[in-house]
Amino acid sequence: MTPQRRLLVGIIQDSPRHLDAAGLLEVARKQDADIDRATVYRTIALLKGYGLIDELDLMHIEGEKHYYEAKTNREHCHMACFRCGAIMEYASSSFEKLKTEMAAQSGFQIRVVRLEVGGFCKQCRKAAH
Amino acid sequence: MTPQRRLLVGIIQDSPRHLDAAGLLEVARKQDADIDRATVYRTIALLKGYGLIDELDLMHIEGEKHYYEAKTNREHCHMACFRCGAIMEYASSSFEKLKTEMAAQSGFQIRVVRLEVGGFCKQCRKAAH
DNA sequence: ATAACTGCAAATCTTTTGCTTACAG
DNA sequence: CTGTAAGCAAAAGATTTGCAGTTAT
Repeated sequence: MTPQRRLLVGIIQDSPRHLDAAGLLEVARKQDADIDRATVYRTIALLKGYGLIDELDLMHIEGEKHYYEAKTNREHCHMACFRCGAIMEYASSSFEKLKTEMAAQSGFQIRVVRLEVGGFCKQCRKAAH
Repeated sequence: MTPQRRLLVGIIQDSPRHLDAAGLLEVARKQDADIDRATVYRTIALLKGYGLIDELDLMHIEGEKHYYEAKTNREHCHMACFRCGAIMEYASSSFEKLKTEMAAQSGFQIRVVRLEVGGFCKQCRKAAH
């Protein structure tokens, strides 16, 4: 593991918000001004391949970017508000159960699951006339 | 509704496989050789805005394209095999239930749901050493 | 008529690749 | 040493936009 990779992994793990490749590069450059875009993309591909990070679209609420987060033990999904852009996470045992059920019924060996929802959050729902 | 739009909508509804923008354009050109890429993208944006089609990534199994399908009454998700590229659909009442539960618990007004799974299908699971 | 839609070409944005040099094990 | 990773710059792929002409209502 090289210093750059360590840095990038650390940023993904610690970031309070979901970062896309450009955002990750921007944050990384505060520590290492010479780090290159290509290194960011190559590291993302590597981590994704190892199943260490998950890739999200967040319903493409702001463009066709991909966002990344460190894989956690707790399966969860993301809800994106079309009005205010807020991203909420949601976890429940029903989600885990569905996953198990899908695997059992289809014979599919599940490696990655991505559940994303778009709509209006509680506040925006009220605010929208 | 213009003729081009009618054509594009018809293709999305009838296509047995999921098409991306380029594939949709290709099929459309068999009927109307002059139809342009921009029209395809503009129509997709329109239909998506009206909630008439769903957008899929199919786990980016072949590049960063987006695929489209006409919205159906039956909620379902897609399972993509990393080995053979097969796409399977899966529908169950548990999925519907999860959706209802999410909305109830979070106060979120759900407009679009996207559940995608990546892994290995029954056959490839066996075939893999 | 008026507003919405089209094709065309160019621009934009994100991601990938070839190549040469530099670093890790 | 030997293979893997890095930076750089250029390419590729997907999607969007400005504009001038065309079509639908």
